[in-house]
Amino acid sequence: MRYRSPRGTQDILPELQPYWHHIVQSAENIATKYNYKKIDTPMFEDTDLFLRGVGEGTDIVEKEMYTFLDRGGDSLTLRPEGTASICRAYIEHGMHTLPQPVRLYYIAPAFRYERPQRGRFRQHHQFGLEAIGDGSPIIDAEIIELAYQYLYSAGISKMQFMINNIGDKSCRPMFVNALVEFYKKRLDDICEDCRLRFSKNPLRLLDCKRTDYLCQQMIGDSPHTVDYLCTECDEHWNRLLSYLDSLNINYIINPRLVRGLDYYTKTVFEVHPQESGSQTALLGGGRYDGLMEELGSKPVPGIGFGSGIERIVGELRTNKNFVIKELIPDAIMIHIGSPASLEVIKIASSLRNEGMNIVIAPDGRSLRGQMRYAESMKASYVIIIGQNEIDSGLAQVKNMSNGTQKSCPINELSPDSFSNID
RNA sequence: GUGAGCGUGGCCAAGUGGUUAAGGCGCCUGUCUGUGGCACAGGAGAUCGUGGGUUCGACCCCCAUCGCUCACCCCA
Repeated sequence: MRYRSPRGTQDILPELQPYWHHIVQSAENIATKYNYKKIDTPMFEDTDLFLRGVGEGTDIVEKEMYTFLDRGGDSLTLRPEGTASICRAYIEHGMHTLPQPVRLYYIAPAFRYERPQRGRFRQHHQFGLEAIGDGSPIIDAEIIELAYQYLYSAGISKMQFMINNIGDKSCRPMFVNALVEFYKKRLDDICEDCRLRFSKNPLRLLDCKRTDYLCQQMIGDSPHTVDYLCTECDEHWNRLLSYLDSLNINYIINPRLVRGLDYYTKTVFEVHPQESGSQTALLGGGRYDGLMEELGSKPVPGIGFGSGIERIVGELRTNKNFVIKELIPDAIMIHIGSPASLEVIKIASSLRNEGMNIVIAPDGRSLRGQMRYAESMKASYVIIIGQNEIDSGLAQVKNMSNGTQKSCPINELSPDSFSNID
């Protein structure tokens, strides 16, 4: 085969469309209940937006961006995630003059240059949403509840909803300091990746999954972010937990959850299916109170999440608890001879105008061949018009499920013609 | 970027050195010259991922390359 879809991309074939439709409907339905409004932003942005927004030290920026120069020499990047673009739009369109917070959602493709594997693609699609302009933990609770409702209504009933608080710029340095102190004396016990993390990005020491060194034991004994929160972050954290408790949301406090993007502050969360291996996160997000300032605005707090639609489709398919209904024609038009074909395209057109799903059988096949076609399409009814029918003015209408057939005047064919053929 | 496994018609898949590369699904046709589902018969569709090498001879062995899949890193 000469051409294939580019590496890490995929065609969403008709048989998978019902899953997508269902998930997108759940997303829009839930978002609308919480009064989030839809926004679309360009598929690419100035590269600099992501360098600043996502953070220069992150894996996304260091090795995963789809960056290119356009004909004018400007550096552009296919968006690797949604939040930076939304914040740019908020600033660009002066949304700080709207009632705060501004609630927005999007359904859009995202791009990362990675080696594809299960649940990971170079182009994937995200449903995400952001609440910008309110730093209260009541918004955190709203977003988390919304995320839960969305996954639940999409068909994910069993999930691990993990949350943590990683502090802000005033208290996180103290935690990182404590973490570094804790690891400093035991560098020989941890894997080489962790030694790299130690010097580059200590927070991610907590992310290590290797079991061939003492990393796991170290993580278990290491300090917890929530023990080092400043007064403000601590109060935020406690209020959020009490909101979640009063909403009866099941969450797991995961002190190891630190997330890969630089912009997160305070609340972070991630959702995995009940049985999960690697890269199974269905949804992830958190608060980003410093991001707008980083992008050149006055300080404006924000929080949001992104969820991977492909991964949710994958979950629904493996659990097989989603019933797909096929698109089946109401009737197939069978025609023998060219006078009949002339008649049939007109009838098909008028029946469609009355709301029916009509397919004209392939031209040039025998009656038998066209009947076989109708059978394979699982059509409920068939309308047969040949020379006899043209001459008599009476079409044959056949009920495919029980085989009974009756004649009906060609110029009176309508949705009612199918109603009483038993 | 690192490591492993795998590449035979649209899909599944046999063949592992030797004349025309099984079979199944699907598609089309006929038996039934104007009536489907079943059955039977037939047809179309493959330069065996690509390039090189070994050999009298390669789908099969060797090398390279590309692609796919999975894992690591990290994430949706």
